[in-house]
Amino acid sequence: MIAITLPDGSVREFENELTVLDVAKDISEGLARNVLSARFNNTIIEASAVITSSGELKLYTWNDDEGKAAFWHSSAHVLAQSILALYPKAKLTIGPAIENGFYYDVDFGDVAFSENDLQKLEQQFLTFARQKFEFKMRDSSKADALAFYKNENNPFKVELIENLEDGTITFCDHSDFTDLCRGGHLPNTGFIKAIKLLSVAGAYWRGDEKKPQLTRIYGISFPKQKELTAYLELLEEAKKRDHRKLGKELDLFTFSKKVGQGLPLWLPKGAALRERLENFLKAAQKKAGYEQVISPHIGSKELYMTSGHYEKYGADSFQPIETPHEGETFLLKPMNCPHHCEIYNARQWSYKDLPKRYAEFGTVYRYEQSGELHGLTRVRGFTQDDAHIFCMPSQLDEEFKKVIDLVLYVFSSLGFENFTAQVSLRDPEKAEKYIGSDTNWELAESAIINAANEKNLNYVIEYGEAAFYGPKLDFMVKDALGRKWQLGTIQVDYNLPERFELTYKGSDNELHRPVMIHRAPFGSLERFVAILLEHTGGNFPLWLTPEQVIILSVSEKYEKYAEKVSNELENHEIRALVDNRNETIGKKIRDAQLSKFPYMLIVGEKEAADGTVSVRERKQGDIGSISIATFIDNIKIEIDKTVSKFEV
RNA sequence: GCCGAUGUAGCUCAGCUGGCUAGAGCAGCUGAUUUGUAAUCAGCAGGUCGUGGGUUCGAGUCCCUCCAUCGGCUCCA
Repeated sequence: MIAITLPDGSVREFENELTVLDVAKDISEGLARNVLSARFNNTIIEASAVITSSGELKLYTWNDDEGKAAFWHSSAHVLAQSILALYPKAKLTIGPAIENGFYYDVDFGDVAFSENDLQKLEQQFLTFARQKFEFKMRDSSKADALAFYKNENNPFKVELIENLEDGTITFCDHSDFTDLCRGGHLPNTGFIKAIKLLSVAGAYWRGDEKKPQLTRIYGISFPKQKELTAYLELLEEAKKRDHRKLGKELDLFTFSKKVGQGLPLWLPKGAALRERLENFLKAAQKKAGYEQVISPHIGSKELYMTSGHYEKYGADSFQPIETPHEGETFLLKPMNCPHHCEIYNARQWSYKDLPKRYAEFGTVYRYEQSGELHGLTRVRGFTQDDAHIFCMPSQLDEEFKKVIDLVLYVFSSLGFENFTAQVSLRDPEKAEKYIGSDTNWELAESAIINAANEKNLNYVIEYGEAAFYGPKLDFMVKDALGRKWQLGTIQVDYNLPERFELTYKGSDNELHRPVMIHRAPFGSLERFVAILLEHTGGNFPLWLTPEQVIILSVSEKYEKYAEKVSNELENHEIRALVDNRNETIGKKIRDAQLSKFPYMLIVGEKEAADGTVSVRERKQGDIGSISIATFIDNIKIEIDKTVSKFEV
């Protein structure tokens, strides 16, 4: 007797051993048709797997992430089969499912594989998929597995197997294709009805740039053609929200080859937008007890030798600036913390003075690799909304939690609800990447985790993502295409205070070492504006948007009235523009709509006579005529509603 | 930095396998029109086809160098 417990707690009993699909059929035929994969007692198994003992069973369909993973992982197998069919000499490496689709890393040898080759691969893929080959798992001894891939002359698979334990090695077969595989497949290839191979990229073997570079083929597949079409449309829509495109269309920023790559130029509208963001944060920081400081854009080499940045990044950074004095060298500021440490060091402190919170919109320069630059999200010169808090160890928890509040305030004010909190810790296997004692690292790590727990933050832990001087709590937000970017960051640092010999006099009349918190709620103004653009599609909240209102005169006769309305709005600090061009009103409306003005005020004969404006809202369209004064009252209320005040 | 792709007017793009003075729409300028809720009409002007070299009787088109951009990888203080 086999008793299967389902997720709802119900138990089904069967006389003989049976497959997962049999259990599904026992529940309903419809479910059986849709089962893609399953979990039995915490192990992912195939839908075709045979159950021989009692246990808990969860069935996965396309609606489950696990179901999609099985679908895409199986697709990777069919892709690999297709690659070998067309490129018999190619060497397979790994091919996992990812968040949206799957990829396979392949060594094509001397063959230059490009995106033009994807189409025939897709056709081969569909030819195989339609044949409904069943996926079958098979155990293998380590010796047999090694022999198989040595015979195939595939050093990559051999390396993978060498790192596996004998007795745990399995293969997955379908048709005449076989691949080293842990499991989790569809019943057969026929489930895959639609496939799109999206791109080709270089990827280093095992993610190590010193190892050979493979060709990575990205793809996505679906159970229905219609779903693929919808997905591709979604991608097209996302491209319209690309901040590089919107930034150009809305006249916010630009780049110039002559100025240099990765060095953004902020246009008047973009600069004004940025200034509003800065003022917004400054107001909150003032309430939270921060003091603004200012530091220069360069610092002596010695400063960065003290901080440790020179040793860590010196060779890969913008190179030192020489002066007419022999041996005198400066570096472009890659970060503000060393400067702020010296600001702290400018006088002596008592425990009664702490915490000190120094804030600066500090522009820094980092020589990012050319291939890494990306619009405003990855640049070589950018401005951090930086601050450093110097406090007693006993104040650390409280200060850290206050910073979390500030970051959450910034995010919620700007509508970033789908962020991931990430605790970024050391890579335990690469101790040489980090400075400072283990004791200090452990103190810092537990401070972050405690604060995150106390604030009930839902966080993930990522190893190897820490800064070289300390662990971080990072706030990650996705762009239009789903790529994750770090915006806000909070870091605990016991190391720089030691290197800079920071002290305060305690109540015991002894000198003590303060702890330092590095933090930036936006991360950088550049990246923040980029992600904000992609999230809003350029339709900024009213308080932030470059121009809140545009006044459209119906004809030349009403130009003066349009100017009068504009002046009244400006007297109430409402940002307004007048369109008095010699164009039809239809044309002016169209242009204003495309420029994403929140409000259009149309003024003609009737409005000029009554002292009214005809209001057209960005999304709702024509919403009728009201007096100028009423419009001003209404919009002021709305502006206030779109930005909340920071409460301490 | 590495792999792959792309680069034609301010913007979006056309230009077949190399062949007469490189095209269009939008934007711009000039003029007409004085307009009522998403494009009024006409005319004009605008490009050393990313850069430098090469092949050829002839290069936007083919080859190489470099630069920039895009998709990834690596990196991200």
